[in-house]
Amino acid sequence: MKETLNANAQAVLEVVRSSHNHPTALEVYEAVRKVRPRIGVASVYRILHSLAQQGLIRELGRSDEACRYDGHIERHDHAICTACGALLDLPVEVRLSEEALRSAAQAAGIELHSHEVRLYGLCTACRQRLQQAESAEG
Amino acid sequence: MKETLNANAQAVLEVVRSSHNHPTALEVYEAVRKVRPRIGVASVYRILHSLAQQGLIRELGRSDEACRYDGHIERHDHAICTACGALLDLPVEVRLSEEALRSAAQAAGIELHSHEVRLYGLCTACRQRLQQAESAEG
DNA sequence: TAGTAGATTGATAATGATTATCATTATTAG
DNA sequence: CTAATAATGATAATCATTATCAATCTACTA
Ligand SMILES: [Mn+2]
Ligand SMILES: [Mn+2]
Ligand SMILES: [Zn+2]
Ligand SMILES: [Zn+2]
Repeated sequence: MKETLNANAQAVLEVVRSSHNHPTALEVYEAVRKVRPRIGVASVYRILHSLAQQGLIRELGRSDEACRYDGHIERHDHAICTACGALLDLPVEVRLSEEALRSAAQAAGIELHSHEVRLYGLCTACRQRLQQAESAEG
Repeated sequence: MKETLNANAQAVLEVVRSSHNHPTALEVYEAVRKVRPRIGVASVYRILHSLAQQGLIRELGRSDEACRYDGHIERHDHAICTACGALLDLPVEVRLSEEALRSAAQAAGIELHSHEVRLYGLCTACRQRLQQAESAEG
């Protein structure tokens, strides 16, 4: 229910948009402090989540989850549920051309060692759960 | 310099290999406890890192890093330095067919909302740093 | 074989990011 | 203006991970 952005949220959004280096929440906090000195760290976290939920920014790397280990070391891809955080193996390879990979790596200036495709969406359980919640509201 | 795996490391490796759900370090710890009751959590973390370094298992999701925010919400891909953790935007799109995405999502049972390609390797700075360290050893 | 240097281990404390609490402050409705 | 409600931020709590360090194990030597 956050329709309009207040001054704090505006400042946070501006900081994230104007920084080209994927800042952490605490980096955002430090930058926002300069223009909104009274803001607290809790508000920055709250606002970041809210902005991400509204699709105005994007969050990379699951914070609420711990590091996970994979016994399958052959290259493969994953699907991640954006609702519950489930991390699933993709049973099929998502093919992409060797040439596209090479040129992308070169463009980023990275020496390519491996790659991964991540699909984001709703897992079966969450899909059902959300549909039920929806129909219950009516 | 860890050539052979001792009983603890064997047990950890066995747990990760035999679990098909990308366990966290603490989940591995709980499972390993059943066969090696005296093992401590510090050792599990140590062994997991060691196994990952040897390429025997793989770790997913940056633990040592905080969640990062991205002001660019248009779909795009990233390059991640495996040495320093730098997270870079790919300036070019890694094309992959809509059909491949759809079928992979269906195979995983996920309702696809978006996707991301991640390239892993060495960034320019780390490449140079490691090369220098190498030549210094000689 | 006993002794010892060095590596390994695990209990526990420390750290760092994120979240929960909650009293205070701002906003809105009447 | 007042009461109800929502937003805020200081601070405590939580949780995963890492650092410490004394105890234990493991070659290797005398
Ligand atoms: Mn996997
Ligand atoms: Mn980006
Ligand atoms: Zn889910
Ligand atoms: Zn690097």
